Order: sequence, then C-alpha cells, then structure tokens
Amino acid sequence: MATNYAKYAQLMKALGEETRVKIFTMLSAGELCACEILEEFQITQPTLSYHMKILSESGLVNSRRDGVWMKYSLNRDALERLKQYFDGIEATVEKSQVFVGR
Amino acid sequence: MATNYAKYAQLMKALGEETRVKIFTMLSAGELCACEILEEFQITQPTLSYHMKILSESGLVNSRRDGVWMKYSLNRDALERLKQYFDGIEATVEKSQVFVGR
DNA sequence: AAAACATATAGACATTTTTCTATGTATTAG
DNA sequence: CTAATACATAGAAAAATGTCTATATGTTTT
Repeated sequence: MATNYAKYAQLMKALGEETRVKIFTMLSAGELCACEILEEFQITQPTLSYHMKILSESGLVNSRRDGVWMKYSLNRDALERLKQYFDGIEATVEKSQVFVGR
Repeated sequence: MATNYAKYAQLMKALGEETRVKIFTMLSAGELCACEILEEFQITQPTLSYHMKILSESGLVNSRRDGVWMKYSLNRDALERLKQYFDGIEATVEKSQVFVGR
C-alpha cells in the first residue's frame, strides 16, 4: 500500500487550526451536538458549520442527524490511522547525540 | 498545565501540507541536508527553504549548519508531544455502537 | 400549514499561504 | 581574494482559508 501522504496532509490540516483541534479534543469525551460545541467558542453558527464540515470531510469526525440536531463524534479509524502514522515515525538518534561510554 | 491548543494547531498545520509531511517522514530515516531533500520534489530551492522554515519554526525539525550545508533532523521532543496528544485522545464508543450481549 | 428551532449554504471580504523569480549571504576551494 | 556552491530573503502574484451577514433547508410542534 503506497503511503498516501495527501491523505495524511488532509488529516493534519484539519487539525491545524486552533478551533478545530479544540473541537477534536472535546469530542474525545463523547458525542456532542453542534449547539453544545458552539457554546464553547466566540464564533458564529455558520463558522462552526464550516469547521465541522472540514473535520467531517477529512474523516476525523462522524456526523449524524438526530432530529433537529447534528451530533458529532470522533472517527476511531481515522484516529487510529493518525496514531499509526506517528508510531511509524521514529526520530533516529544522531551520531552526534550518542554518548559512547566513558 | 493548560493544554496549549495553539501550539498543537501549529504542529499539525506544519504537517498539513503534502510536501512537508513527506519531508517529515523522510527525516525519520535520519538527518538529511536540504539538497538531498530537494532532489525528491519538483519545487524550487526557495520553496523548499520556505517549507523547511515552517517545519523548523514549529519545532518539529532541528536544523544545523554543517559547512555549506543545512542538515535537518526530527525533533524527538516535538514528536513525543504529538504522540502523547493523540494517545490522550480516545474515541469513546458510542452507545449506538455498543452491542449489548445477546 | 405555520411557526420555531437547529443547521447548512451562498456570497463577500480580508488575511494567510504557497509558489515563483531575482538577489543576497555564508562557506569553502583554488 | 575570487569563484563556486548551498541556502536564505525579498517581493510579487495567485490561490486557499476563515470569518461574517443574509438566507435557505430540514425537523418538530402546534
């Protein structure tokens, strides 16, 4: 499977904005509706809608309609993919950093 | 310690671009100079310089001058911080997803 | 069907981002 | 010291992003 950097970039970009990374973090506590999220920010409802769209389209966040409300939750698969990406990244110790005994 | 969402957003944004996430991944194999990185992309040298600046300023990447070359490597602390952020995010299983025995 | 509520979309606008070309700076070799 | 090499900076331009107001859509209640 060729590593899909464009997809990783999309996921990271979705989290590369303060409001969105806050929302993402909030959702780790469980599903929330847009109205509950909105209360935590000083932004208008259309602006929140815009951010939720970006999070949803990236796949990081699931959305479902519940009557009049939109409920949002984390997508476990996308979260796992991101975690696995970072697990695959290992900062190799540079020679200059190695202390070779005494 | 108040969670610094602006800082997380900065780290993610630095990785929220395909060229940069590729470079970041390349660096997990070890230190590289700008000229080696440049060979892998269809961009000009100033454009690479711009991307390296963003990666460096975010703290994700270390840079040092070695004679005429700039050598870049991953920053272990920043990487750890990102990993720990994601480890702290747990997609809680929604009620609707729970299968309650038989 | 109409009203009320939650959310989405359209359009406009300012700001930020990404890219380039041209040029400057730092380091090494001759 | 001059030339060559590697990289950085400046400035410009196009594209993308984030925000708002106004309005549309979908859902429930009456």
